[in-house]
Amino acid sequence: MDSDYGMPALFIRKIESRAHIDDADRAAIASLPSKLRTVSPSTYLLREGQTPVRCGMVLEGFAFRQKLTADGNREIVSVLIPGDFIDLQNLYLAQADHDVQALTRLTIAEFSLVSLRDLAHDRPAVRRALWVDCLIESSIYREWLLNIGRRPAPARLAHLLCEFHIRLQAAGLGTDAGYELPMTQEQLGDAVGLTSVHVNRVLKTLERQGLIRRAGRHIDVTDWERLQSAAHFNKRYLHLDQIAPTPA
Amino acid sequence: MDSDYGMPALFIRKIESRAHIDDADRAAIASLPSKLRTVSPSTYLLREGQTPVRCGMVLEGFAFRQKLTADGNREIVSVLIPGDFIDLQNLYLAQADHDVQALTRLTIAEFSLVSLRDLAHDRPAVRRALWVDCLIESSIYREWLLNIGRRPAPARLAHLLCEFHIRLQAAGLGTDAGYELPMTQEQLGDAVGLTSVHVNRVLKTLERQGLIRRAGRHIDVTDWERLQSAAHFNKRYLHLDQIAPTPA
DNA sequence: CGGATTATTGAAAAGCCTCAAGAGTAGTGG
DNA sequence: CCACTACTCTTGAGGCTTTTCAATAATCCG
Repeated sequence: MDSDYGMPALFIRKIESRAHIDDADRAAIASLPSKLRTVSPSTYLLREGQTPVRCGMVLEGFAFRQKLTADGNREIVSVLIPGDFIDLQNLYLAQADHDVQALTRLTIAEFSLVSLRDLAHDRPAVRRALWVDCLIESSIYREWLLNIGRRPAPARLAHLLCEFHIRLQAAGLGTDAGYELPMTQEQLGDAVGLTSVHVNRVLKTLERQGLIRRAGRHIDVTDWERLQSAAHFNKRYLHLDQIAPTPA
Repeated sequence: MDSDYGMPALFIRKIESRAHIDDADRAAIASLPSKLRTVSPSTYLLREGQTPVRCGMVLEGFAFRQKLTADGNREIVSVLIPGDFIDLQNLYLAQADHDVQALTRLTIAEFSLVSLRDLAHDRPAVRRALWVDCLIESSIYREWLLNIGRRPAPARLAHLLCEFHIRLQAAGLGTDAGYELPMTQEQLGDAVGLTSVHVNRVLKTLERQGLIRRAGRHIDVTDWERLQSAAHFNKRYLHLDQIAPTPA
């Protein structure tokens, strides 16, 4: 029921990447009551239609947001990595409009919505960081819309791989050389609006062209330049430079 | 340079639809310095890469957000109707990640980002409403991702038509019977990830099936029930019932 | 080790796109 | 007010990307 482990370190790191905060802000975050929870793959953390009373952050592992059509087709609209908020939108929206599901074995920190609202109310800098986080999420949605709506399958998948590469590096996971991507090809397809069969063929093409190499669920980025240009990837939409680096 | 006309009426109406506010909030909004501007169709209100210093709201007419791929393909990621904020994301993001362009002749109210930030800082209820507005925009992006990623062309277009129907009615424009949709078929295609040729064929099919009738840029919804079911449309994602109706 | 899930591959079909041309519509200037 | 021009809409034909269906191989998990 208290702060330890990845929380509040990851929380503070996330907030610091979104706004300048001071020691009082850090103290307020550190004293935010939180509860660790570990769940197995496929566990639902949130279901469409629910009225949640808690909000969580991914500490270890991966999760994803999904929406389903009435006839059962799935679209994965976000992939959550360590440091990402699971359901910040529930801070002020009464009803969940999508599901969140664990992709891997997952450790999360949970806070009550009330205490998080209080934190946002009392600490303007933290509030701003949370808001910025929501805005960046919006920006990523816009880029995904462009990706799915207007890029052919090879560029679309290459773009997704580029995004993971950058985001995982920014989160301190993965290296220049590559990263773990614990998604099945069916899930990849659901994230970019393709079928798993086509994902398989396109990935093999990217591999044959020497842009990536795959080993199980590990992606080696063998030619970052060409991978980016195949995707027409530009990381601006991730707003990583949102604030100036904190002074020494 | 001051409040008149649609501003602040529309602004207040929007805020009231997102959170409960009191008379002091209303007064603060009313005293927000604003400037009216009217622009012709296709005018850019915001360009990707810019660092904006103002924020606007649509008062009359329509606008849209777009993103372009490096090879020139366009995706329209939002359509803005009267009462919508044009660039609320610039409140806290330094650099624009997309363009906003006038769809029709357009009248907007412009505020300085500084004064809007001050308003958000001083008036918690207004701030909450603005935040909620950002969150609802995110929810719409998620639904569009599902729509473009996983629905076939007829359902996809039907869904877009349903959304406009509901949003325009909520904004007091359009009736049960139908509405003006001042978009070319090419723009519709860019909004749902299809070509204008295919949009044309699909619209004619929807018309032949008796779901809609078209006259120029006017859409008559001749069978709302069947249009919704063709789209598997569920308006939950619009979060229209975000707050309880204001007490009498 | 055995069962289930995931990855891979082929063949055929479907949906959507491209190209192209003609018809309608709207805006502009004389 | 008409004619001209530029869009926009419409339609056809053909092609290409992606899907569907299906079967086998590989991998994961208990």
